[in-house]
Amino acid sequence: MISLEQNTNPDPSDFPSEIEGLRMTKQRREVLAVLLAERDHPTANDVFLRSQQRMATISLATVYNCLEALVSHNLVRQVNFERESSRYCPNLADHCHFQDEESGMIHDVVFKDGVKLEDILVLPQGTDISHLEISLKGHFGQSKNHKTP
Amino acid sequence: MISLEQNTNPDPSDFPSEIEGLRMTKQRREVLAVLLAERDHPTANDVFLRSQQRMATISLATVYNCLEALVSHNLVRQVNFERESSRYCPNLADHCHFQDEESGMIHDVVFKDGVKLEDILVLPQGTDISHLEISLKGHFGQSKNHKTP
DNA sequence: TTACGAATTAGAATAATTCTAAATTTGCAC
DNA sequence: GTGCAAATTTAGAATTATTCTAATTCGTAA
Repeated sequence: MISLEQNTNPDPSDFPSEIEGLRMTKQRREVLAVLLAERDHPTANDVFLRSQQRMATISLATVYNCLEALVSHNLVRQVNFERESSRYCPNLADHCHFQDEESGMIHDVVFKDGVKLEDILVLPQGTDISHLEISLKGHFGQSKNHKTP
Repeated sequence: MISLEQNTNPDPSDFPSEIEGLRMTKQRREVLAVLLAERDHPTANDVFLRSQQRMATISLATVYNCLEALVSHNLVRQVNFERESSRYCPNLADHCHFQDEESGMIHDVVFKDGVKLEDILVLPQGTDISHLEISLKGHFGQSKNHKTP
């Protein structure tokens, strides 16, 4: 199985023909490759523009279709900030997102050691979280060691 | 100063003429009263429909204007779930939102005792959070004592 | 090779929200 | 109270991200 966590420029043709039960078509490979190549949380339109470089005939509708297929098969995460257009993130590790208000850049942020959000919330018995999203905004301090994984 | 935390049906005319530096016009009072009356996280359109009951001439554009004025003056919070239409919440206490997938209902969820989200995240020095939103989905267990404040 | 279901495509449609410009209301100086 | 400027409201048009539609193309398996 390929690692989807690498940050190197992936060749879409290296992907197997099926991942997580999702048939990897030419377009889906391309969209996934775009997301893995530059982990800057692009919008659907950004992905469309980048995909066009290598695949001139791809359509925006297809990019939306591919993104939705990848998201629903848990190969990619959809990231929302308020009502801005959705962004996409191939980092599957447990993390949340911080948008720096000066640069607009989005940073992945992880939880400390073994902390889970569920542990710090007051939830009634029998609650089952199927999906959660944490979006932060503000000034993101620059650090030598904090990097987008 | 009036308490915006009560759950009783408020009379808009009880609001002072200015709150947090925001001039309380007839329409803004009405919109705020609607939000305080039924704390079910209505959308802008829901608020519009309810406001119309008492103020037949109010327009949807005005409801959007009022909501945005109330939000930017921190009298009300805007709540987002993925790409659904925004909802509005007059609970100003530190809390996040849980949408029950069966009922569609949105519940306010608080943090345990003194826990703050910042404490459990790995953030570079100098980071300053100006805004944060936590949205959860799943099955919300029914409990006798958990109630929307 | 053919056939069939799935995927892609272009363009139209949708829906939430924002914008525009005109009308109304408000608060304030006189 | 009157008049005026600024703020607010309003109806409707415009915008924009996303989804839908229907036709075409593709991929695979017989």
